[in-house]
Amino acid sequence: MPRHKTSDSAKVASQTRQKMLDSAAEAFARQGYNAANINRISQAAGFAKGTVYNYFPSKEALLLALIESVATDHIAFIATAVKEVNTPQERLLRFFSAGFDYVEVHPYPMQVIVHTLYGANEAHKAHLAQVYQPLFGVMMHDILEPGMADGTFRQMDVGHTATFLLTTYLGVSIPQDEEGRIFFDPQMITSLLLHGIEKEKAA
Amino acid sequence: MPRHKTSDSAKVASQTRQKMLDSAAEAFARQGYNAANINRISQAAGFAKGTVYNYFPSKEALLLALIESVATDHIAFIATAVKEVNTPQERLLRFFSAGFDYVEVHPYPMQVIVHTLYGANEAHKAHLAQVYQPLFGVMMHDILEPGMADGTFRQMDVGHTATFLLTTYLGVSIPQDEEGRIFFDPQMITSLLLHGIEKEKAA
Amino acid sequence: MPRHKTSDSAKVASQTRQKMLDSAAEAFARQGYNAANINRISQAAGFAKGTVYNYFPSKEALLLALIESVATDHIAFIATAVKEVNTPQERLLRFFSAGFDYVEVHPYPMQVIVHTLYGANEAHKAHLAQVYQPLFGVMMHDILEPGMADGTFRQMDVGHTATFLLTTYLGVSIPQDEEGRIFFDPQMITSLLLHGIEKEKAA
Amino acid sequence: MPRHKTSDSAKVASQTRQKMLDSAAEAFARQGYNAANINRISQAAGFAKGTVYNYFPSKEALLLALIESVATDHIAFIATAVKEVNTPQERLLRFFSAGFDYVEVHPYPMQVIVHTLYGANEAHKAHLAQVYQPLFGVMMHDILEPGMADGTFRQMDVGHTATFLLTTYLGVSIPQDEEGRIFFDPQMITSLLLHGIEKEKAA
DNA sequence: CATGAATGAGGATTCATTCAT
DNA sequence: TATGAATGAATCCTCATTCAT
Repeated sequence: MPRHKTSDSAKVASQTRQKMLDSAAEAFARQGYNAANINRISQAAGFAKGTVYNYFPSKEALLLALIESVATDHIAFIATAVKEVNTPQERLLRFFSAGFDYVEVHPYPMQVIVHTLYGANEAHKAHLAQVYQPLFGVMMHDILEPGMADGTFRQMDVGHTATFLLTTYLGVSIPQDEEGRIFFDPQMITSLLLHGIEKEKAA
Repeated sequence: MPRHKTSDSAKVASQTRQKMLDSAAEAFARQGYNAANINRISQAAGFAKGTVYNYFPSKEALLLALIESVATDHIAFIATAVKEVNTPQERLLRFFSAGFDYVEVHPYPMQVIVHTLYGANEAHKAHLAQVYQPLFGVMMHDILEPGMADGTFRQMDVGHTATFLLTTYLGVSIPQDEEGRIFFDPQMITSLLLHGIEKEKAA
Repeated sequence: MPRHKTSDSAKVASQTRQKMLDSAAEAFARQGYNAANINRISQAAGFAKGTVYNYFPSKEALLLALIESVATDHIAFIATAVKEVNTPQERLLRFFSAGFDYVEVHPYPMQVIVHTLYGANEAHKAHLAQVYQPLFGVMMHDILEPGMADGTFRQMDVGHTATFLLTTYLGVSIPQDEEGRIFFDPQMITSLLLHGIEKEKAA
Repeated sequence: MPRHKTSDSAKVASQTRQKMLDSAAEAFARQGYNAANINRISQAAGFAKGTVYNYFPSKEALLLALIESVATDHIAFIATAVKEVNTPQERLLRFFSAGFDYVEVHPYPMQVIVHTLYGANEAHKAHLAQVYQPLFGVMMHDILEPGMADGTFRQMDVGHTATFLLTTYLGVSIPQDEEGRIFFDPQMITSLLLHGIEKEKAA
C-alpha cells in the first residue's frame, strides 16, 4: 500500500525508537550506565548493533532521551492521580501511592532515574533535575501550599519540604523484594510523614 | 634494630594503604567506580601505576576495602555521639546532626557510599549492607526501641522504621552546595520526622 | 509523447549525476577521500542518502568518475588555450596561465586531483595517470618538441621535461590564499622555467 | 645489572618509541593516514595493539610526532650537505642531490611528508609548515641571498622563489620507480632551474 | 616494596552498502 | 528513480592487570 508508506515508516521508526529506549532502560537499570553495552542494547531491542545510532547520536544521548521520556510519563501519571482527590492529606497519600505504583510497574526506568540522581555524573544529574522540575511544582503548588493555606499543614519552607518529600519518595522506592515489590507501604510512609514518629501529646 | 625497622615499614605500608584509600575515595566520588581510573588513583596517591596492586588485589577489592573502612569510622562516629545523650528524641537529633557532620567532613567517602547504595552493582550493595549492619543496630536498639518502651514514640515496626530513617538520612545527605554544605538542616529534618508535617490537632 | 519524457528524464538524470559529482568534489577536497562521507555527499547534492548509489556503484567509482570528468574538462581547457598562440614560449606561458585560471575557477576538483596524485592509493593514481595522459601529449607535442625543433628550447629529454613541467604546474597550483588565489604568478613561473634563476652571462 | 636499570629502561622506551615511528611511517606511507590502522602499526612494530598508546596519546599525535622527527633529521641532513660547499650554484645542486639522497634512503617518511603537504587536513599541514620552517631558512639565507648578493643569481623575491624551489624539490621527489629510485636526476633539475629551458641567446 | 612497560579484552562510534517500499 | 531504515565490519581508544627489574 504505497499511499500508506510515509505514515507506516514513521510509525515503524517511532516503534524502533521506543524499543531502543525500553532496551536501554533494562540495560542501564541492571548494569548501570557505564557498564551497559550499547551494542547489546541494540541487539536486545531486536536490531543490529549499529541501529541504535540511527536514533540516538551517542550513548549519553540515549540515556538523556530515556530520562526525559520517563520523566514525562512519570510526572503525568502522578499529577493525574494527585488531582483526582482534593484534600492535601489525600493528595499526599495519592502522591506516594501513585508514585509507588509507577515504580512497581516501571522498575527499570525508575532504577535508571535513581542511579542517575545518586550517581557521579553531574551533567546527567542536571538533565534529570531539569526534566523533573514539574514534579516539584505538583508537590509545592498542588499539595503543600493548599495544605498550609487551609491550616492542614504546619507553616514550612515549601521548597525545602518539597525537596525532602521527593527525596524521601525516591529513597524509599528503591528497596524492593525479588518480585519488584516495594519494601515500604505508602500508607505507612504517608502516615509517618504526616504525623511524625512522636506520640501525640494529650490528644 | 630490626624490630624497629619492621614496625616502621609496617607503619609506612599502613600509611601508603590509607593514601590509596583516600585517593580512591576522591576518584570514585568524583567520577564513579566505573569511570575512575585505578592508575590515576595510584598516581594521585603519590605512587606509580602498579603500586596500588601491592595493597589491593583488584579495583573491586579497593572499592570494598574503602567501603569497609568508611563504614567502620562512620558508624563509630555516630554511635559515640548518640550515646552521649539519653532521651530518644535527643538521640535521634544526635543521629542526624552527627551524621550530617560526618558527611560534611568526609564528603568523598560518603558520596562513594551513596553511589554504591543506589548503584547497579548487587555485589557492591551486598557488601555495603553487611558492613553497615551495626548502624541499623544503633537506630533500632539505641533509639527506636527505648523510645517506644518509654512511650515517647508511637508503636511502629522497628525494622521498617529504622530502614526508613536511615534511607532518609542518606537521601537528605546528598544534596550539597558547592562548598559541600548539606542543603537540609538536621533540626528541620529531625523535627519533621518527629512531628510530621501535619498541624497538631488542638493540643 | 514518450520520447520527450525519455529525454527529459535523461536530462534530469544527467543533472542529478552532475550535482553528485560537484558535491563529491567539494567533500573530497575539503576532507579527503577517506574522511568524506558518501551519505552527506548525497544529501549536500539535494538527495537522500541512498540516491548516490543510483548513479555510482560505490564510493570509489564516484571518485574515479569525478577524476575522469575533471580531467576531460581540464585538458580541453588548457589545450584550447595553448593552441590559440603559436610560439613555444607563448604556448608555455599559455599552459601555465590557462592552467592557473582553471585551478582558480575549479578549486575543489583540482584539490581532489592533487590529493589523488600525491596520495597513497595506487589504484587511484593509476586512473589519474591514465586520464591525464593527453595533457602530457599537449606539453610534449604542442610545446616542447616544436620548441626544440625550431631552436627556441635546448635539447632535452622530452618525456622527463614534460613530467617535470607538469609536476611543477600542479605543485605550484596548490598553495592558495583564503580566497583561493594562487600564491604564484604564472609570468614569474614561466619566466623562471624559461630562463632559470642564473643571471645571464654577458648577453 | 640493577645499577643500569634506569638508563636501560629509558633506552628501551626510546627504542620502542622509535620502532613505533618507523612502523607508522611505513603504514602511513603505504596506506595513507586515514586508511592506516593504528593497532596494526603497533603490532608491526613488534608490540601488542595497545602499546602505541603508551607512547603517543592518539593516532594524530603519532603522525605529528613522526612529521616532527622526520623534519628534524631531514633538515639537518640537507643543511649539513649544503654548507660543505660555498658557491650558490654548488649549494643549490647540493640541496637537490642531498635532498634526493635523503628521499631515496628514507622513502616512507618522505611519502608521509608529501601526503601531508598535499593532503586535505589543514591541522596536519600547519604542523608540517611549522616544523619545516628551518628548511626555508636554508634556501633563503644560505643559497638565494648569497647568490643574489654576489651577482650569481638574478634579483628575485626570495620568499616566493624559495617556496617555488622547495615545492619543486618535493614535487619531483615523488615519482619513483619500483626500487624507490627517483625518476629525475638532480643534475638535470638543478641545471633546468639554474638555466631554464630556453636556449641561451648568443652566449 | 615500588616501578612502569607491556598486554589485550572490551566498547563506543562511523559509515559504505543493501534493499524493501 | 528516490528513499532512508537497517546492517555489521572496521577502528580508535581505554584501562585493569601482569610482571620483570
